Amino acid sequence: MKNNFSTDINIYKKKLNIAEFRSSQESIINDILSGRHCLVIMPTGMGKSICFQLPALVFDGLTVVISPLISLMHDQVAQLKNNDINAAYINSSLSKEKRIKTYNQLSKGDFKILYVSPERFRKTEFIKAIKNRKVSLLAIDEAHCISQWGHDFRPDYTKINEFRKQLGNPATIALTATATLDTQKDIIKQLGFLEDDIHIYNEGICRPNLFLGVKTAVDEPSKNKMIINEIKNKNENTIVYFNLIKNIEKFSHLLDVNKIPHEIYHGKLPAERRKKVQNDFIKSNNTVLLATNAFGMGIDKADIRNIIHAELPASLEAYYQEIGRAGRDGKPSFCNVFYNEDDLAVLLDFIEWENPDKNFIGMVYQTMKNLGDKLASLDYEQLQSKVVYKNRGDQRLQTVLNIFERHNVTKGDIEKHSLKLINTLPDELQSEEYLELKKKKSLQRLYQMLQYSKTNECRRKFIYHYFNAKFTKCDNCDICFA
DNA sequence: CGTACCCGATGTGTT
Repeated sequence: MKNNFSTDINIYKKKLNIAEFRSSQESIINDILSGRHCLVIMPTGMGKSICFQLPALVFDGLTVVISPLISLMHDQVAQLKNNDINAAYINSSLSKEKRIKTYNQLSKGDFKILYVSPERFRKTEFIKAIKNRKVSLLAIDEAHCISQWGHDFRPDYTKINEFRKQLGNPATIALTATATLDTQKDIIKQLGFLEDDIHIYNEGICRPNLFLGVKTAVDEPSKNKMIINEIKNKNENTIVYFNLIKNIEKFSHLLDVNKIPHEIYHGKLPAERRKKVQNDFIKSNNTVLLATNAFGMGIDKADIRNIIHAELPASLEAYYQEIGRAGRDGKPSFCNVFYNEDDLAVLLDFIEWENPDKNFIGMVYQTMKNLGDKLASLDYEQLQSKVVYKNRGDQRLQTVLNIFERHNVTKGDIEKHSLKLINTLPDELQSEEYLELKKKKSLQRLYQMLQYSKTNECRRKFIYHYFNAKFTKCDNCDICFA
């Protein structure tokens, strides 16, 4: 179909090295160019980025891309610059001088595409600079982060509708590879839209070359033996996912004893080390990597053959994201969960700790308020002794302190004796309904993950049903192919 | 207890 944009589209197709459009790309691009907002759910490797990068070149104004990770911004900008496109990012990896220079360039009309994190909108220097620009398009990459991280881990993800207004309500596109109906609704709501305001393109989650399996173990030693056998048998690029860093360390020791070479990756490693492990893994062959969920987004390696979950993941969303990194080359790849019911306890603790109830939050707030200036003189243990009775293993105070900081209720750091109350409690932290619903949803997601591992029916059918995707056939899971 | 952004403050060592 021809329209006003077809000439432009053809010019920029060449510039971005696109031979032919795939699936709904062309339709999405035409929608965006006509000013319609879109939510795009598309499997990895199907060309999501094209959907906002091409319109960005056609529009005369600036395109702002909200991205969750510095490493993703870095990769995408490098790739655009390679194609001679005037793209840039602003984040904490820039030196102060470079940052000021980039703000100036932005302000003066430089750049076609700009990548930032949602936190960038806290900086008045950034707001000042971008107020001088006409923004034609706002793109939210990895939009599931809005729902996955938005509510307290990175609360700025719930303010994107405010940022949109500040940018002058530009055309908006949100993109992700995995979103349940619930997540889709949350994304739309957080962007400040009604369901009718936005066109949903659900391209499915089809990854037919991934074998899906679950192996049940009676206890930890037998589970470890099973996993070691699996690693030895396959001898291919493998990621083994764990829920706890200390479990990675234990298993790493076990692999050492068995003389199985491997690397480890998690968020507590120094940034330099993380970068090196990631680069080495992408370049290498037949490597085994033990990782937490810190390893994942932006990992673009074609031949990961084996994704092992040494512990039950917290949700099918997390699970499908993590196995999505396998078999990008389309060749057969294996995704097995090793299930031991003892692992459930940690997942339930996570949900307890990350969802303190209204009473606990209110009590911590009141305690801090009553302490007044004395608050800064306490250390963590002293404050904890004032709010919990049995404190062994109870992480709720830490969670509340994090939530307070992220919601601007407090400022400073308890360990540095600089903690201060600066604001009253926001509404959502006083709403029992909101807090209970959030916890209930986490429990339901875990329950579905558990159901998946215990189902007697096709695994793929279960996942497709969960994501509201159209199921056709499988023949590539441990139930269909026993 | 696992996910990340932010960057000024503080500390260490060199000319």
